Amino acid sequence: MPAPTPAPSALPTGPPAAAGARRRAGRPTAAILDQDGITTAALELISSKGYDGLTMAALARSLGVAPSALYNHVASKDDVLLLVEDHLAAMVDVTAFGVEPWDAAVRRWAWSYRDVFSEHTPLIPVIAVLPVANAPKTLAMYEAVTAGFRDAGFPEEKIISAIVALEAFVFGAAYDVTAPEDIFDAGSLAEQVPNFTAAVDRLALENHPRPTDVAFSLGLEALITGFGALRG
Amino acid sequence: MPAPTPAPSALPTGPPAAAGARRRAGRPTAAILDQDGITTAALELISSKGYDGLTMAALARSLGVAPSALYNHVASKDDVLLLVEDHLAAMVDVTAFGVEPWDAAVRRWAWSYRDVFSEHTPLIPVIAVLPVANAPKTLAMYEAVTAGFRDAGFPEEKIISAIVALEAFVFGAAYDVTAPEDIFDAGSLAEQVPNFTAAVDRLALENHPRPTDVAFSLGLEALITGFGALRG
DNA sequence: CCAGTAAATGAATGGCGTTCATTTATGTCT
DNA sequence: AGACATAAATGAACGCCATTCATTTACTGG
Repeated sequence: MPAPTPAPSALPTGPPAAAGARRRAGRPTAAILDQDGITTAALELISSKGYDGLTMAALARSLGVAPSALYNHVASKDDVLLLVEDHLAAMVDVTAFGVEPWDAAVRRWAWSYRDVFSEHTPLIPVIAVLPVANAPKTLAMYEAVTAGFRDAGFPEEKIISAIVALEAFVFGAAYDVTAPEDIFDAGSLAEQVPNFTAAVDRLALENHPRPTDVAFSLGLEALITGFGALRG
Repeated sequence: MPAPTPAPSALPTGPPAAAGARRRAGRPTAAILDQDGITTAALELISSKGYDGLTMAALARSLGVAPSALYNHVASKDDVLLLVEDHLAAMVDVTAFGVEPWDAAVRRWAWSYRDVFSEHTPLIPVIAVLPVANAPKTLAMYEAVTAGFRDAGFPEEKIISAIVALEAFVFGAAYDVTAPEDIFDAGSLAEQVPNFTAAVDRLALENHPRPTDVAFSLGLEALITGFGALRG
Protein backbone atom coordinates (compact mmCIF):
# COMPACT_ATOMS: atom_id res chain seq x y z
CA MET A 1 0.00 0.00 0.00
CA PRO A 2 1.47 3.31 -1.08
CA ALA A 3 2.12 5.92 1.56
CA PRO A 4 -0.26 8.89 1.48
CA THR A 5 0.79 11.61 -0.90
CA PRO A 6 4.32 12.56 0.12
CA ALA A 7 3.64 16.29 0.36
CA PRO A 8 4.80 17.42 -3.09
CA SER A 9 6.81 20.31 -1.72
CA ALA A 10 5.12 22.30 1.01
CA LEU A 11 1.74 23.46 2.23
CA PRO A 12 -0.65 24.47 -0.53
CA THR A 13 0.99 27.66 -1.71
CA GLY A 14 -1.72 30.16 -0.80
CA PRO A 15 -2.67 31.89 -4.04
CA PRO A 16 -2.69 29.81 -7.23
CA ALA A 17 0.55 31.61 -7.92
CA ALA A 18 3.83 30.99 -9.63
CA ALA A 19 5.79 27.84 -10.33
CA GLY A 20 8.12 26.61 -7.63
CA ALA A 21 9.00 22.91 -7.79
CA ARG A 22 7.60 21.07 -10.76
CA ARG A 23 4.35 19.34 -10.18
CA ARG A 24 4.41 15.70 -11.09
CA ALA A 25 1.96 14.29 -13.61
CA GLY A 26 -1.53 13.22 -12.66
CA ARG A 27 -4.55 14.91 -11.19
CA PRO A 28 -3.58 17.17 -8.31
CA THR A 29 -5.30 16.92 -4.94
CA ALA A 30 -6.97 20.27 -5.36
CA ALA A 31 -7.90 21.62 -8.74
CA ILE A 32 -5.58 24.42 -9.80
CA LEU A 33 -7.54 25.82 -12.68
CA ASP A 34 -11.05 27.08 -13.18
CA GLN A 35 -12.62 29.53 -15.62
CA ASP A 36 -12.51 32.40 -13.17
CA GLY A 37 -8.83 31.96 -12.54
CA ILE A 38 -8.14 31.67 -16.23
CA THR A 39 -10.10 34.85 -16.89
CA THR A 40 -8.26 36.76 -14.20
CA ALA A 41 -4.87 35.57 -15.38
CA ALA A 42 -5.75 36.45 -18.96
CA LEU A 43 -6.74 39.96 -17.94
CA GLU A 44 -3.52 40.44 -16.01
CA LEU A 45 -1.50 39.18 -18.92
CA ILE A 46 -3.32 41.50 -21.31
CA SER A 47 -2.76 44.48 -19.10
CA SER A 48 0.92 43.74 -18.65
CA LYS A 49 1.91 42.43 -22.08
CA GLY A 50 -0.96 43.38 -24.33
CA TYR A 51 -2.90 41.07 -26.58
CA ASP A 52 0.25 39.98 -28.37
CA GLY A 53 1.42 38.62 -25.05
CA LEU A 54 -1.74 36.63 -24.53
CA THR A 55 -0.73 33.21 -25.75
CA MET A 56 -1.89 29.92 -24.40
CA ALA A 57 1.67 29.17 -23.36
CA ALA A 58 2.06 32.46 -21.51
CA LEU A 59 -1.33 32.04 -19.90
CA ALA A 60 -0.43 28.57 -18.70
CA ARG A 61 2.90 29.82 -17.47
CA SER A 62 1.30 32.58 -15.43
CA LEU A 63 -0.97 29.99 -13.85
CA GLY A 64 1.88 27.62 -13.11
CA VAL A 65 0.51 24.94 -15.35
CA ALA A 66 1.25 23.15 -18.60
CA PRO A 67 -0.46 24.65 -21.68
CA SER A 68 -2.44 21.51 -22.34
CA ALA A 69 -4.04 21.74 -18.89
CA LEU A 70 -5.97 24.79 -20.04
CA TYR A 71 -7.89 22.66 -22.48
CA ASN A 72 -9.60 20.87 -19.64
CA HIS A 73 -11.41 24.13 -18.92
CA VAL A 74 -11.71 25.97 -22.22
CA ALA A 75 -12.22 24.66 -25.71
CA SER A 76 -9.92 27.08 -27.46
CA LYS A 77 -8.18 30.39 -27.24
CA ASP A 78 -11.29 32.06 -28.64
CA ASP A 79 -13.06 30.62 -25.66
CA VAL A 80 -10.62 32.48 -23.41
CA LEU A 81 -11.32 35.70 -25.29
CA LEU A 82 -15.00 35.11 -24.76
CA LEU A 83 -14.47 34.78 -21.02
CA VAL A 84 -12.55 38.02 -21.01
CA GLU A 85 -15.22 39.76 -23.07
CA ASP A 86 -17.97 38.71 -20.72
CA HIS A 87 -15.98 39.90 -17.75
CA LEU A 88 -15.56 43.31 -19.36
CA ALA A 89 -19.23 43.55 -20.26
CA ALA A 90 -19.98 43.55 -16.56
CA MET A 91 -17.82 46.64 -16.18
CA VAL A 92 -19.91 48.69 -18.57
CA ASP A 93 -21.98 51.25 -16.70
CA VAL A 94 -25.69 50.65 -17.13
CA THR A 95 -26.67 52.00 -13.73
CA ALA A 96 -28.13 55.20 -15.13
CA PHE A 97 -30.99 53.41 -16.87
CA GLY A 98 -34.15 53.84 -14.85
CA VAL A 99 -32.48 56.50 -12.70
CA GLU A 100 -31.48 59.34 -14.96
CA PRO A 101 -33.43 60.50 -18.01
CA TRP A 102 -33.14 58.29 -21.07
CA ASP A 103 -30.72 60.48 -22.99
CA ALA A 104 -28.36 60.85 -20.04
CA ALA A 105 -28.47 57.12 -19.43
CA VAL A 106 -27.61 56.32 -23.04
CA ARG A 107 -24.80 58.84 -22.88
CA ARG A 108 -23.30 57.26 -19.77
CA TRP A 109 -23.67 53.76 -21.16
CA ALA A 110 -22.13 54.55 -24.53
CA TRP A 111 -19.14 56.44 -23.17
CA SER A 112 -18.47 53.72 -20.64
CA TYR A 113 -18.88 50.98 -23.24
CA ARG A 114 -16.44 52.71 -25.57
CA ASP A 115 -13.90 53.34 -22.82
CA VAL A 116 -13.92 49.75 -21.66
CA PHE A 117 -13.45 48.24 -25.11
CA SER A 118 -11.05 50.80 -26.47
CA GLU A 119 -8.44 49.02 -24.36
CA HIS A 120 -9.56 45.70 -25.74
CA THR A 121 -10.15 46.17 -29.46
CA PRO A 122 -8.86 42.71 -30.34
CA LEU A 123 -12.03 41.41 -28.71
CA ILE A 124 -14.32 43.31 -31.04
CA PRO A 125 -14.19 40.81 -33.89
CA VAL A 126 -15.04 38.14 -31.35
CA ILE A 127 -17.95 40.01 -29.79
CA ALA A 128 -19.44 41.04 -33.08
CA VAL A 129 -20.10 37.44 -34.01
CA LEU A 130 -20.68 36.12 -30.52
CA PRO A 131 -24.06 34.53 -29.80
CA VAL A 132 -25.21 36.19 -26.60
CA ALA A 133 -26.28 32.87 -25.18
CA ASN A 134 -22.64 32.16 -24.38
CA ALA A 135 -22.05 35.40 -22.53
CA PRO A 136 -24.35 35.82 -19.54
CA LYS A 137 -22.97 39.14 -18.34
CA THR A 138 -23.15 40.61 -21.80
CA LEU A 139 -26.72 39.46 -21.93
CA ALA A 140 -27.40 41.15 -18.61
CA MET A 141 -26.08 44.38 -20.03
CA TYR A 142 -28.45 44.12 -22.97
CA GLU A 143 -31.33 43.45 -20.61
CA ALA A 144 -30.67 46.60 -18.63
CA VAL A 145 -30.37 48.71 -21.74
CA THR A 146 -33.47 47.22 -23.33
CA ALA A 147 -35.50 47.86 -20.21
CA GLY A 148 -34.26 51.42 -20.16
CA PHE A 149 -35.39 51.98 -23.73
CA ARG A 150 -38.76 50.40 -23.13
CA ASP A 151 -39.42 52.42 -19.99
CA ALA A 152 -38.50 55.56 -21.90
CA GLY A 153 -41.36 54.91 -24.27
CA PHE A 154 -39.45 53.40 -27.16
CA PRO A 155 -41.54 51.40 -29.64
CA GLU A 156 -40.65 47.82 -28.92
CA GLU A 157 -39.95 46.82 -32.51
CA LYS A 158 -37.24 49.45 -32.81
CA ILE A 159 -35.36 48.84 -29.57
CA ILE A 160 -32.98 46.16 -30.80
CA SER A 161 -32.19 48.02 -33.99
CA ALA A 162 -31.38 51.16 -32.04
CA ILE A 163 -29.11 49.27 -29.66
CA VAL A 164 -27.38 47.52 -32.53
CA ALA A 165 -26.76 50.85 -34.24
CA LEU A 166 -25.40 52.41 -31.06
CA GLU A 167 -23.21 49.42 -30.48
CA ALA A 168 -21.82 49.57 -33.99
CA PHE A 169 -20.87 53.17 -33.41
CA VAL A 170 -19.31 52.34 -30.07
CA PHE A 171 -17.16 49.55 -31.49
CA GLY A 172 -15.97 51.63 -34.39
CA ALA A 173 -15.19 54.49 -32.05
CA ALA A 174 -13.26 52.14 -29.77
CA TYR A 175 -10.86 51.45 -32.62
CA ASP A 176 -10.56 55.12 -33.24
CA VAL A 177 -9.25 55.67 -29.73
CA THR A 178 -6.27 53.42 -30.45
CA ALA A 179 -5.28 55.20 -33.65
CA PRO A 180 -1.98 57.09 -33.73
CA GLU A 181 -2.23 60.85 -33.46
CA ASP A 182 -0.78 61.51 -36.86
CA ILE A 183 -3.08 59.07 -38.62
CA PHE A 184 -4.41 61.85 -40.84
CA ASP A 185 -1.05 63.21 -41.84
CA ALA A 186 -1.02 62.82 -45.60
CA GLY A 187 2.73 63.27 -45.77
CA SER A 188 4.10 63.73 -49.25
CA LEU A 189 0.66 63.31 -50.81
CA ALA A 190 -0.73 66.33 -48.99
CA GLU A 191 -0.79 68.55 -52.06
CA GLN A 192 -2.94 66.10 -53.92
CA VAL A 193 -5.68 66.25 -51.30
CA PRO A 194 -6.04 69.94 -50.47
CA ASN A 195 -9.53 69.89 -49.02
CA PHE A 196 -8.70 67.02 -46.74
CA THR A 197 -5.44 68.55 -45.61
CA ALA A 198 -7.12 71.87 -44.93
CA ALA A 199 -9.82 70.24 -42.85
CA VAL A 200 -7.27 68.28 -40.86
CA ASP A 201 -5.23 71.40 -40.22
CA ARG A 202 -8.33 73.36 -39.28
CA LEU A 203 -9.30 70.76 -36.72
CA ALA A 204 -5.80 70.77 -35.29
CA LEU A 205 -6.13 74.53 -34.73
CA GLU A 206 -8.93 73.88 -32.28
CA ASN A 207 -6.43 72.21 -30.02
CA HIS A 208 -8.74 69.66 -28.54
CA PRO A 209 -7.06 67.48 -25.95
CA ARG A 210 -8.55 64.37 -27.52
CA PRO A 211 -9.89 64.78 -31.05
CA THR A 212 -11.27 61.27 -30.92
CA ASP A 213 -13.58 62.36 -28.11
CA VAL A 214 -14.90 65.22 -30.19
CA ALA A 215 -15.86 62.86 -32.98
CA PHE A 216 -17.42 60.41 -30.55
CA SER A 217 -19.44 63.12 -28.90
CA LEU A 218 -20.58 64.52 -32.22
CA GLY A 219 -21.81 61.15 -33.44
CA LEU A 220 -23.30 60.07 -30.16
CA GLU A 221 -25.31 63.23 -29.70
CA ALA A 222 -26.67 62.91 -33.22
CA LEU A 223 -27.74 59.34 -32.52
CA ILE A 224 -29.31 60.25 -29.19
CA THR A 225 -31.23 63.13 -30.71
CA GLY A 226 -32.35 61.09 -33.68
CA PHE A 227 -33.41 58.10 -31.62
CA GLY A 228 -35.01 60.25 -28.94
CA ALA A 229 -37.51 61.42 -31.51
CA LEU A 230 -38.74 57.84 -31.91
CA ARG A 231 -40.10 57.64 -28.39
CA GLY A 232 -43.84 57.56 -27.97
CA MET B 1 30.89 31.11 -73.77
CA PRO B 2 27.60 29.84 -72.39
CA ALA B 3 24.75 29.44 -74.85
CA PRO B 4 21.96 31.99 -74.41
CA THR B 5 19.52 30.99 -71.72
CA PRO B 6 18.35 27.51 -72.73
CA ALA B 7 14.63 28.33 -72.71
CA PRO B 8 13.68 27.19 -69.20
CA SER B 9 10.66 25.28 -70.39
CA ALA B 10 8.65 27.09 -73.06
CA LEU B 11 7.59 30.52 -74.18
CA PRO B 12 6.72 32.89 -71.34
CA THR B 13 3.53 31.35 -70.06
CA GLY B 14 1.07 34.13 -70.82
CA PRO B 15 -0.40 35.16 -67.49
CA PRO B 16 1.87 35.06 -64.43
CA ALA B 17 -0.06 31.96 -63.60
CA ALA B 18 0.50 28.62 -61.98
CA ALA B 19 3.59 26.57 -61.35
CA GLY B 20 4.66 24.25 -64.10
CA ALA B 21 8.32 23.28 -64.05
CA ARG B 22 10.30 24.52 -61.10
CA ARG B 23 12.15 27.71 -61.64
CA ARG B 24 15.80 27.54 -60.81
CA ALA B 25 17.31 29.88 -58.26
CA GLY B 26 18.47 33.35 -59.15
CA ARG B 27 16.88 36.45 -60.55
CA PRO B 28 14.57 35.62 -63.45
CA THR B 29 14.85 37.46 -66.77
CA ALA B 30 11.53 39.18 -66.29
CA ALA B 31 10.24 40.07 -62.86
CA ILE B 32 7.41 37.82 -61.81
CA LEU B 33 6.11 39.79 -58.86
CA ASP B 34 4.97 43.32 -58.27
CA GLN B 35 2.63 44.94 -55.79
CA ASP B 36 -0.29 44.97 -58.20
CA GLY B 37 0.02 41.29 -58.89
CA ILE B 38 0.33 40.51 -55.22
CA THR B 39 -2.76 42.57 -54.47
CA THR B 40 -4.78 40.85 -57.18
CA ALA B 41 -3.69 37.40 -56.08
CA ALA B 42 -4.50 38.24 -52.47
CA LEU B 43 -7.99 39.36 -53.42
CA GLU B 44 -8.59 36.19 -55.41
CA LEU B 45 -7.36 34.07 -52.55
CA ILE B 46 -9.59 35.93 -50.10
CA SER B 47 -12.63 35.52 -52.28
CA SER B 48 -12.01 31.83 -52.80
CA LYS B 49 -10.70 30.71 -49.41
CA GLY B 50 -11.52 33.59 -47.11
CA TYR B 51 -9.11 35.39 -44.85
CA ASP B 52 -8.10 32.17 -43.13
CA GLY B 53 -6.82 31.03 -46.48
CA LEU B 54 -4.75 34.14 -46.96
CA THR B 55 -1.34 33.00 -45.79
CA MET B 56 1.98 34.08 -47.16
CA ALA B 57 2.60 30.51 -48.27
CA ALA B 58 -0.72 30.26 -50.09
CA LEU B 59 -0.23 33.65 -51.66
CA ALA B 60 3.21 32.65 -52.92
CA ARG B 61 1.84 29.40 -54.19
CA SER B 62 -0.89 31.12 -56.17
CA LEU B 63 1.73 33.33 -57.74
CA GLY B 64 4.01 30.41 -58.56
CA VAL B 65 6.75 31.65 -56.33
CA ALA B 66 8.57 30.80 -53.12
CA PRO B 67 7.17 32.50 -50.00
CA SER B 68 10.37 34.37 -49.34
CA ALA B 69 10.15 36.03 -52.74
CA LEU B 70 7.18 38.05 -51.54
CA TYR B 71 9.42 39.86 -49.10
CA ASN B 72 11.23 41.56 -51.95
CA HIS B 73 8.00 43.49 -52.59
CA VAL B 74 6.23 43.79 -49.26
CA ALA B 75 7.60 44.18 -45.78
CA SER B 76 5.14 41.93 -44.01
CA LYS B 77 1.77 40.30 -44.22
CA ASP B 78 0.23 43.45 -42.76
CA ASP B 79 1.67 45.22 -45.73
CA VAL B 80 -0.29 42.88 -47.99
CA LEU B 81 -3.45 43.65 -46.06
CA LEU B 82 -2.74 47.33 -46.52
CA LEU B 83 -2.49 46.86 -50.27
CA VAL B 84 -5.80 45.05 -50.27
CA GLU B 85 -7.41 47.74 -48.15
CA ASP B 86 -6.31 50.49 -50.45
CA HIS B 87 -7.59 48.60 -53.45
CA LEU B 88 -10.99 48.26 -51.80
CA ALA B 89 -11.10 51.93 -50.81
CA ALA B 90 -11.12 52.74 -54.52
CA MET B 91 -14.31 50.70 -54.88
CA VAL B 92 -16.24 52.81 -52.41
CA ASP B 93 -18.74 55.00 -54.20
CA VAL B 94 -18.01 58.70 -53.72
CA THR B 95 -19.40 59.77 -57.07
CA ALA B 96 -22.50 61.31 -55.58
CA PHE B 97 -20.59 64.09 -53.84
CA GLY B 98 -20.95 67.29 -55.79
CA VAL B 99 -23.68 65.76 -57.92
CA GLU B 100 -26.52 64.80 -55.63
CA PRO B 101 -27.55 66.75 -52.53
CA TRP B 102 -25.32 66.32 -49.52
CA ASP B 103 -27.56 63.94 -47.62
CA ALA B 104 -28.07 61.66 -50.59
CA ALA B 105 -24.35 61.65 -51.26
CA VAL B 106 -23.52 60.70 -47.69
CA ARG B 107 -26.13 57.98 -47.85
CA ARG B 108 -24.67 56.48 -51.00
CA TRP B 109 -21.14 56.70 -49.68
CA ALA B 110 -21.92 55.14 -46.32
CA TRP B 111 -23.94 52.22 -47.71
CA SER B 112 -21.30 51.51 -50.28
CA TYR B 113 -18.49 51.77 -47.73
CA ARG B 114 -20.26 49.36 -45.42
CA ASP B 115 -21.03 46.89 -48.19
CA VAL B 116 -17.46 46.81 -49.41
CA PHE B 117 -15.93 46.22 -46.02
CA SER B 118 -18.54 43.88 -44.63
CA GLU B 119 -16.88 41.26 -46.83
CA HIS B 120 -13.49 42.23 -45.47
CA THR B 121 -13.91 42.76 -41.75
CA PRO B 122 -10.47 41.34 -40.96
CA LEU B 123 -9.08 44.50 -42.54
CA ILE B 124 -10.85 46.80 -40.13
CA PRO B 125 -8.31 46.53 -37.32
CA VAL B 126 -5.65 47.36 -39.89
CA ILE B 127 -7.47 50.34 -41.38
CA ALA B 128 -8.38 51.81 -38.05
CA VAL B 129 -4.74 52.32 -37.17
CA LEU B 130 -3.46 52.92 -40.67
CA PRO B 131 -1.75 56.24 -41.34
CA VAL B 132 -3.43 57.51 -44.49
CA ALA B 133 -0.08 58.50 -45.95
CA ASN B 134 0.47 54.84 -46.82
CA ALA B 135 -2.82 54.42 -48.62
CA PRO B 136 -3.21 56.78 -51.56
CA LYS B 137 -6.58 55.54 -52.75
CA THR B 138 -7.99 55.72 -49.26
CA LEU B 139 -6.72 59.24 -49.08
CA ALA B 140 -8.43 60.04 -52.37
CA MET B 141 -11.70 58.80 -50.92
CA TYR B 142 -11.29 61.12 -47.93
CA GLU B 143 -10.54 64.01 -50.24
CA ALA B 144 -13.75 63.48 -52.20
CA VAL B 145 -15.84 63.21 -49.04
CA THR B 146 -14.21 66.22 -47.43
CA ALA B 147 -14.82 68.32 -50.52
CA GLY B 148 -18.44 67.21 -50.52
CA PHE B 149 -18.88 68.30 -46.92
CA ARG B 150 -17.18 71.63 -47.50
CA ASP B 151 -19.23 72.42 -50.59
CA ALA B 152 -22.37 71.58 -48.65
CA GLY B 153 -21.57 74.37 -46.22
CA PHE B 154 -20.09 72.35 -43.40
CA PRO B 155 -17.98 74.33 -40.95
CA GLU B 156 -14.45 73.30 -41.72
CA GLU B 157 -13.41 72.51 -38.18
CA LYS B 158 -16.14 69.88 -37.86
CA ILE B 159 -15.65 68.05 -41.15
CA ILE B 160 -13.03 65.56 -40.01
CA SER B 161 -14.87 64.78 -36.79
CA ALA B 162 -18.06 64.11 -38.70
CA ILE B 163 -16.30 61.83 -41.16
CA VAL B 164 -14.57 59.99 -38.34
CA ALA B 165 -17.89 59.44 -36.59
CA LEU B 166 -19.56 58.20 -39.75
CA GLU B 167 -16.66 55.91 -40.44
CA ALA B 168 -16.79 54.47 -36.95
CA PHE B 169 -20.44 53.67 -37.46
CA VAL B 170 -19.72 52.13 -40.86
CA PHE B 171 -16.99 49.87 -39.52
CA GLY B 172 -19.07 48.68 -36.61
CA ALA B 173 -21.98 48.04 -38.91
CA ALA B 174 -19.74 46.10 -41.28
CA TYR B 175 -19.08 43.61 -38.48
CA ASP B 176 -22.75 43.43 -37.79
CA VAL B 177 -23.43 42.19 -41.32
CA THR B 178 -21.27 39.14 -40.69
CA ALA B 179 -23.01 38.15 -37.46
CA PRO B 180 -25.02 34.92 -37.41
CA GLU B 181 -28.78 35.31 -37.60
CA ASP B 182 -29.43 33.82 -34.20
CA ILE B 183 -26.87 36.01 -32.48
CA PHE B 184 -29.55 37.40 -30.17
CA ASP B 185 -31.02 34.06 -29.21
CA ALA B 186 -30.57 33.97 -25.44
CA GLY B 187 -31.16 30.23 -25.33
CA SER B 188 -31.59 28.82 -21.86
CA LEU B 189 -31.03 32.22 -20.25
CA ALA B 190 -34.03 33.74 -22.00
CA GLU B 191 -36.19 33.81 -18.87
CA GLN B 192 -33.62 35.85 -17.04
CA VAL B 193 -33.73 38.64 -19.62
CA PRO B 194 -37.44 39.13 -20.35
CA ASN B 195 -37.28 42.64 -21.76
CA PHE B 196 -34.48 41.77 -24.10
CA THR B 197 -36.15 38.57 -25.25
CA ALA B 198 -39.42 40.38 -25.84
CA ALA B 199 -37.74 43.07 -27.90
CA VAL B 200 -35.90 40.48 -29.97
CA ASP B 201 -39.11 38.58 -30.60
CA ARG B 202 -40.96 41.74 -31.45
CA LEU B 203 -38.38 42.67 -34.05
CA ALA B 204 -38.55 39.20 -35.52
CA LEU B 205 -42.29 39.67 -36.02
CA GLU B 206 -41.59 42.49 -38.44
CA ASN B 207 -40.04 39.95 -40.77
CA HIS B 208 -37.44 42.19 -42.25
CA PRO B 209 -35.38 40.48 -44.89
CA ARG B 210 -32.18 41.85 -43.37
CA PRO B 211 -32.48 43.14 -39.81
CA THR B 212 -28.93 44.40 -39.99
CA ASP B 213 -29.96 46.80 -42.74
CA VAL B 214 -32.73 48.18 -40.58
CA ALA B 215 -30.29 49.01 -37.82
CA PHE B 216 -27.84 50.52 -40.26
CA SER B 217 -30.50 52.68 -41.85
CA LEU B 218 -31.79 53.80 -38.48
CA GLY B 219 -28.37 54.89 -37.30
CA LEU B 220 -27.27 56.40 -40.57
CA GLU B 221 -30.40 58.54 -40.94
CA ALA B 222 -29.95 59.81 -37.40
CA LEU B 223 -26.36 60.77 -38.15
CA ILE B 224 -27.27 62.43 -41.43
CA THR B 225 -30.05 64.42 -39.82
CA GLY B 226 -27.91 65.41 -36.88
CA PHE B 227 -24.91 66.39 -38.97
CA GLY B 228 -27.04 68.11 -41.58
CA ALA B 229 -28.10 70.62 -38.96
CA LEU B 230 -24.48 71.72 -38.60
CA ARG B 231 -24.30 73.15 -42.09
CA GLY B 232 -24.11 76.90 -42.47
C1' DC C 1 -14.26 -1.21 -3.73
C1' DC C 2 -14.27 -0.50 -8.15
C1' DA C 3 -15.30 1.87 -12.46
C1' DG C 4 -15.52 6.06 -14.66
C1' DT C 5 -14.30 10.55 -15.00
C1' DA C 6 -11.72 14.78 -14.06
C1' DA C 7 -7.39 17.25 -14.03
C1' DA C 8 -2.85 17.42 -14.50
C1' DT C 9 1.92 16.40 -17.38
C1' DG C 10 4.84 16.09 -21.32
C1' DA C 11 5.76 14.93 -25.90
C1' DA C 12 4.46 15.69 -30.48
C1' DT C 13 2.31 17.97 -34.57
C1' DG C 14 1.58 21.00 -38.33
C1' DG C 15 1.20 25.58 -39.73
C1' DC C 16 2.43 30.16 -39.46
C1' DG C 17 5.30 34.60 -40.61
C1' DT C 18 9.78 35.71 -41.28
C1' DT C 19 15.03 35.62 -42.02
C1' DC C 20 19.15 34.44 -44.27
C1' DA C 21 22.62 32.68 -47.30
C1' DT C 22 22.92 31.85 -52.01
C1' DT C 23 22.23 32.26 -57.01
C1' DT C 24 21.36 34.70 -61.07
C1' DA C 25 20.18 38.74 -63.83
C1' DT C 26 20.02 43.80 -64.56
C1' DG C 27 21.69 48.46 -64.77
C1' DT C 28 25.18 51.97 -63.99
C1' DC C 29 29.65 54.02 -63.55
C1' DT C 30 34.21 54.51 -65.28
C1' DA D 1 33.76 46.61 -71.83
C1' DG D 2 34.36 45.28 -67.50
C1' DA D 3 33.36 45.79 -62.56
C1' DC D 4 30.19 46.24 -59.12
C1' DA D 5 26.14 47.43 -56.57
C1' DT D 6 21.53 46.12 -56.58
C1' DA D 7 17.25 43.63 -57.51
C1' DA D 8 14.67 39.34 -57.59
C1' DA D 9 14.37 34.80 -57.21
C1' DT D 10 15.25 29.90 -54.43
C1' DG D 11 15.47 26.91 -50.55
C1' DA D 12 16.65 25.88 -45.96
C1' DA D 13 15.99 27.13 -41.45
C1' DC D 14 13.98 29.44 -37.19
C1' DG D 15 10.97 30.23 -33.41
C1' DC D 16 6.43 30.60 -32.06
C1' DC D 17 1.84 29.33 -31.99
C1' DA D 18 -2.59 26.64 -30.89
C1' DT D 19 -3.87 22.28 -30.36
C1' DT D 20 -3.92 16.97 -29.65
C1' DC D 21 -2.81 12.74 -27.51
C1' DA D 22 -1.16 9.22 -24.54
C1' DT D 23 -0.28 8.82 -19.86
C1' DT D 24 -0.52 9.46 -14.88
C1' DT D 25 -2.86 10.43 -10.79
C1' DA D 26 -6.80 11.64 -7.84
C1' DC D 27 -11.64 12.11 -6.82
C1' DT D 28 -16.52 10.39 -6.82
C1' DG D 29 -20.86 7.78 -7.37
C1' DG D 30 -23.00 3.24 -7.57
